[in-house]
Amino acid sequence: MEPVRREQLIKATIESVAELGLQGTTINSISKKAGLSSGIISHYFGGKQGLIEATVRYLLSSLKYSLMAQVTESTSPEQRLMYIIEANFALVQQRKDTTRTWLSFWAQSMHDPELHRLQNVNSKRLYSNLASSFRQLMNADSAKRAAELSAAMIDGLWLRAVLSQSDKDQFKHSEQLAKQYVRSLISQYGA
Amino acid sequence: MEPVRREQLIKATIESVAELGLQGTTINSISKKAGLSSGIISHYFGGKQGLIEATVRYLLSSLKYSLMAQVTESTSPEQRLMYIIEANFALVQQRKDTTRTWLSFWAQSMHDPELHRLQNVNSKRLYSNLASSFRQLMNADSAKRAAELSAAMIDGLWLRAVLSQSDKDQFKHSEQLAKQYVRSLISQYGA
DNA sequence: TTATTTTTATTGAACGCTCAATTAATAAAA
DNA sequence: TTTTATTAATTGAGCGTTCAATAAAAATAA
Repeated sequence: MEPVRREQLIKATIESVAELGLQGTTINSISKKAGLSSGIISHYFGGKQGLIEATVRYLLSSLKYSLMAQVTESTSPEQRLMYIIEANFALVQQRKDTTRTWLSFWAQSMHDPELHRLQNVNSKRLYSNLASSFRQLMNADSAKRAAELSAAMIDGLWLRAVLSQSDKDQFKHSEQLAKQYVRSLISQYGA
Repeated sequence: MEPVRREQLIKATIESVAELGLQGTTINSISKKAGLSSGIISHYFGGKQGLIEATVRYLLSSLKYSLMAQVTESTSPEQRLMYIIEANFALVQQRKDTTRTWLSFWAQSMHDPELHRLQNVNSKRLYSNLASSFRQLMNADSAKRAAELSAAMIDGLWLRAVLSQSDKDQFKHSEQLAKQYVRSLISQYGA
C-alpha cells in the first residue's frame, strides 16, 4: 500500500499547491484531493513538511528522468542541448499545474534549508548539463559563459511564462526562443 | 502621523517577508519590527492583506522612480537600456532584503488577483521600456524580439541570483552579463 | 475448511497552538 | 472636552499533530 499512497498524496499535493498556493495548501486540502483522511499524511510522511519535501524530490526526479530518457550515447551535443531545453519546458505539457507548484517551492526555498538544498541541486544540474554539452562545441571559457547565459535565458523565459499565466502555445513559443538562443550561442562561440 | 506610520509598517513588512517569507510573516512579526502594536495595521491598512498590497505597490513605484531619476531627454537609447538594467538590479543595493521579498510576492501573485495585476504591470513595463529603446536602434520586429529576449535574460539572471542567495558581487556580475547581452543584441540587429 | 488471533492500514475527533481581527481602554493632541 | 492615535487584551476560526478506535487483511490454529 505504501508506494500507492505516497504517490497519491504527492500528486494531490502538486494539485493543491498549483490551485491554492503553498500558503493555502493544508493537510485537509491535500487529503481531500487524495480521497484519504488527514491522519494518513503523518503516517506516511511524518507530517506536512515531509510531504512537501517528498513532492519537490518527486518533481526533481521527474525532470531528471525525462532528460535521461531522450539522451543516448550517439546524441550530438547540439541535439542534447535541445533536449535539455525541452525537458525544462516539458513538465508543463505533462501536467499543466506542475509549473505553478514548481515556482511556489522555489520561492519557499529561500526560507527552508532543505528546499534550498534541492533547489541548488536543480540549478547546478541545469548549468552543468548545459556546460558539458557546450564544451564539446567550443573552448572551456566560452562554454562556461554560454552555459551561464543560456541557463538564465531558460529560467527567465520560463518564469515570465509562468507568471503571466501563459497557455501551452505561449510556453511552446518560449521554448522555441530558448532553442534559437542556444543555437546563436553555438554559432557565435563555436569552433 | 499617517504617512510616517504607513512607511514604517511597509518597511517592516519588507524586512519580515525577506527574513521569514510570506508564510512566516504575521501581523505580529511586522508590528514587532516596526516597534508598534499589531492593532495599528488594521487601523492604517484595513488588515494584513491591505498592507501586503501596499508594500508591493511601494516596491513597484520605487523601481519606477529609480529609473525616472536617471533618464532625461538627452539620454541615448543605449544608455537608457543600461539604466533600465541597473534599475532592475538596483533594489538589491538599496536594501539587501528587497529581492527576496519581490520573489515571494511574485510567487503569491499566481493565487492572488490583485498581486497578479500588479505583477503584470511590472512585467509589461519592463518589456515596453526595453522595446521603446530598442525601437530607436532597429526595426520594429527586431525591437520586439530584442525586448522579449532581454526581458527574459534580465529576469532569469535576477532569479538565479536571488535563489542562489548571491551576495552583492554576484549580483553585480549578473548585471554586467545583462548589459553585455543587450549590447550584443544592439550590434546584432542594430541598423 | 472454519474459527481465532495478530498485524497492518486508515480514520476522524480532540488537543493545543497560532493567527488575524476586533474591542475596550488609554494616552496625547487639538 | 473632543478627537485622534495607539495599545493591549480578547475572540474565534483554522491549523498541524496526535491518538484511540476501527476495519480489513493475513497468519495461525482448530
